[in-house]
Amino acid sequence: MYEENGTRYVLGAGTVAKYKKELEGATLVDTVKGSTFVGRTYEPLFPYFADQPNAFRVLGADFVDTEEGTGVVHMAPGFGEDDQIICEENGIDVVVPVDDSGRFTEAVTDWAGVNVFDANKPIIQHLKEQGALVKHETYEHNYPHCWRTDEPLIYKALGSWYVRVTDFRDRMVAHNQKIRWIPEHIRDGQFGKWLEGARDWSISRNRFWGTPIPVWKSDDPESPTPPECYGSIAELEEAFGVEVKDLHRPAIDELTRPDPNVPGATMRRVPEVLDCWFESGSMPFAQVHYPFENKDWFEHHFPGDFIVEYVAQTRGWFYTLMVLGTALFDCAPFRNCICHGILLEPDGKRKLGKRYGNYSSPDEVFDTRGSDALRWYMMASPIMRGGDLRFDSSDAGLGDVTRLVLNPIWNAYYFFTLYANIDGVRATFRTDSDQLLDRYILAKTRELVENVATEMDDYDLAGACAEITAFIDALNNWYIRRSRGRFWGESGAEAEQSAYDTLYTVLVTVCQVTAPLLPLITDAVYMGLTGDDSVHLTDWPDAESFPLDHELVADMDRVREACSTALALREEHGLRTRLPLASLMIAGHDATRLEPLKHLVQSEVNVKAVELTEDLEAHATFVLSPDRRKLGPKLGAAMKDVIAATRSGAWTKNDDGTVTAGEVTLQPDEYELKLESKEGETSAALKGNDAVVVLDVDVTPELEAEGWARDLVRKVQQARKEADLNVTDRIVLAVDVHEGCRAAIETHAAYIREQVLATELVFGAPEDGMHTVETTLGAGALGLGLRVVTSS
RNA sequence: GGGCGUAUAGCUCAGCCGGCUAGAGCGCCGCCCUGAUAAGGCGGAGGUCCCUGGUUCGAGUCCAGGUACGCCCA
Repeated sequence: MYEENGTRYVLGAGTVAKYKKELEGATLVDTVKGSTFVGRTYEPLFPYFADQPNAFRVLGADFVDTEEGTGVVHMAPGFGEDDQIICEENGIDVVVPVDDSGRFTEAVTDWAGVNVFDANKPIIQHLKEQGALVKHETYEHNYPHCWRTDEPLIYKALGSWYVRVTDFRDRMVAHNQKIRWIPEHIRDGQFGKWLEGARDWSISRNRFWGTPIPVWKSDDPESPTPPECYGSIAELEEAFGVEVKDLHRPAIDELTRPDPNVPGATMRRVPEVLDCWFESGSMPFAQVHYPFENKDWFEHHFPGDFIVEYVAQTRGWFYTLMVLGTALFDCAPFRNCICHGILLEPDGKRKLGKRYGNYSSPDEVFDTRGSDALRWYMMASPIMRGGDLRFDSSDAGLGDVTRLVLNPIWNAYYFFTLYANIDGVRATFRTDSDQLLDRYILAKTRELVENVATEMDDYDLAGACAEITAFIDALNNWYIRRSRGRFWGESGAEAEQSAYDTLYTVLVTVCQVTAPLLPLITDAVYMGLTGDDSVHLTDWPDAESFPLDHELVADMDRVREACSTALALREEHGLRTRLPLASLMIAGHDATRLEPLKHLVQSEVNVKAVELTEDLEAHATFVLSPDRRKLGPKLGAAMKDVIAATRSGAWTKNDDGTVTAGEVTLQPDEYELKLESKEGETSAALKGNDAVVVLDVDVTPELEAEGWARDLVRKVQQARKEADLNVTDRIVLAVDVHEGCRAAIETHAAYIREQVLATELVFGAPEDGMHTVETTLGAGALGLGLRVVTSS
């Protein structure tokens, strides 16, 4: 408390420092607790409500910040929730001297009709003139603005209609526990917390557009007639005796009837309309006009299996569904709920939103990238698990989908149609081919159908996407690649037909499995393949109709990996794939099981022979891999020694199947022995460390010669393409090659002629008129010439 | 100010109940292959798992505190 020339200033102790200038001439006369003033009256700054009972007294409240302003704050019960509560507790009535357009009413005589924001300056001026203003400051704080027009809003007390949510809040909390949320934390986090703190829901809005609230009241406020709420058109027609065709304003407001209890008074509809969220929450039943119609349908479709929306709907749609579901049916209105996250600008600074206009039109993305690409991109992204995603429609992410997912599917389809049309083949859907590669891809298709179904049932869409991508890779880069010869009849007509049938069957099934994720491309492929109606009209494929053979799938995938490893070894040693090598050995547990698949490795890696052996010691060294989960709890601190021994190799295998690592003996089920390739050998371990691949890198003159022959074939094929030849054109081939390679070409002349469709292979410079190419072969120059043989 | 999330490679993200040398795709670089060809395959480099402390034989993972960002609320 300060005093200057007989005037006393009272302010919070924490705010004194801010009024240094104003208090310059004043002296501190006393320090008292704020509570000292509680209950004391004061003279209002403005006289308008001076007669209001109980008003203009000092009240205590814990939400006032004693560091802000003067530590004293003015209450306006009609314009703030805290204010209203405190005033109500102290018997002060709510007064609202502001009209619906934000202007002071007649009660505020000096500024009646003035917009409250426009009145700020003159009011400050007025206070100054009265000497009531000590200091004028501007505070910056969050202020509510209209979401649509961005105009500042004011809080103002209004009568409103409520749903008494607090009455059944506990039921909602209980029902929520039974809902499966994606991501899981929403249940007890954002949504659970929101439900626990649920307040009564104001469902009325003071505007023209909207669903009119179906309540009629007497226009005489003293009337004893209770408000009437109508539940159907039939009830309205019965009560008002007229046909009701339009439930909207203004027509509905013309429905009036005399107040039965007060002569001259009229029952009129209340002016409010419903909060539009009330309608969103009514979706489950309102969409089918239940209970007036479709009772049977509703009873079989409620609660819904799943809904999906933006994560912030925890206080919007998810919530209003929950309120009405609980209030009306006492159950959760949906069983599963996917909350997707939001898209952010590429720099992550702001969300993409209507307000900001900071995104390109989806139509534009559809036109440039395709809606399938966009859909897949979203489905495979963290946004489906409630996370945020930085999104740039122009960046590579969407293009990657086209390149890595859409193109491969289309390529497989294109490959099929290209050769099926050339050969005039019609394929049938069948899953019974006995060809090895067919059985592999059919068994893998079965796993695809099962796994995608499991992942989708689990709402793991990103997992389903990954499953499909991996399958397409195996289809294109293994099945088709390794089966190519069969498609042009290298293995006979029967094998050719089963290749077409199998690829057809697999593609049809892939389309069905992928249809929910890529609805357009799968439909195009499906209809192109089958000539049937849309893939979206078919049932989910029956996994059971495909062969079950996990072992074959596992073995084949192991072989694929062995090939990758072998190709890596080739690169490491600078041995191009066209150069045949004598042999490749796969040494590992159960390696001999791969016997039936050997020929595939042979052609993929271009080796003359593939050997399989379980003789591990000869080709690999063992690495001890203790089971840490098992041993950790058992050994405690001794675990460190075991790991050290594992690293240093200080362990021995005992005859009884145990292993001694450092001081510790490990039981057979407490460790695994993994393989590592021996140093100095041209070998490498597979990823699972259960086998090693050993490549014979000894290049004999014979192998080198064959490699040159294949190089030559490749170069001639390239030349054919450059010369725009048809794939079936026969040619005369001139080869002008240095001495180092000539013998090799002679040895393999027949092979070369066959491969490049040459009726004749002549050595020497190309003739005039030939298509010529200057290139190299082996260590020297190569000149090629080719001419189409006139078809006879 | 409160609640709920998120932070891992240049980028976008996986990484379960704590356990092996932290993974994928893209991008970059190199190599290869090609009867799907303005495709395709193989490899390499690239990491302070946001920071600090704690629990533990062992932490990207659990706990506490902090920082930054997002959503929701006030």
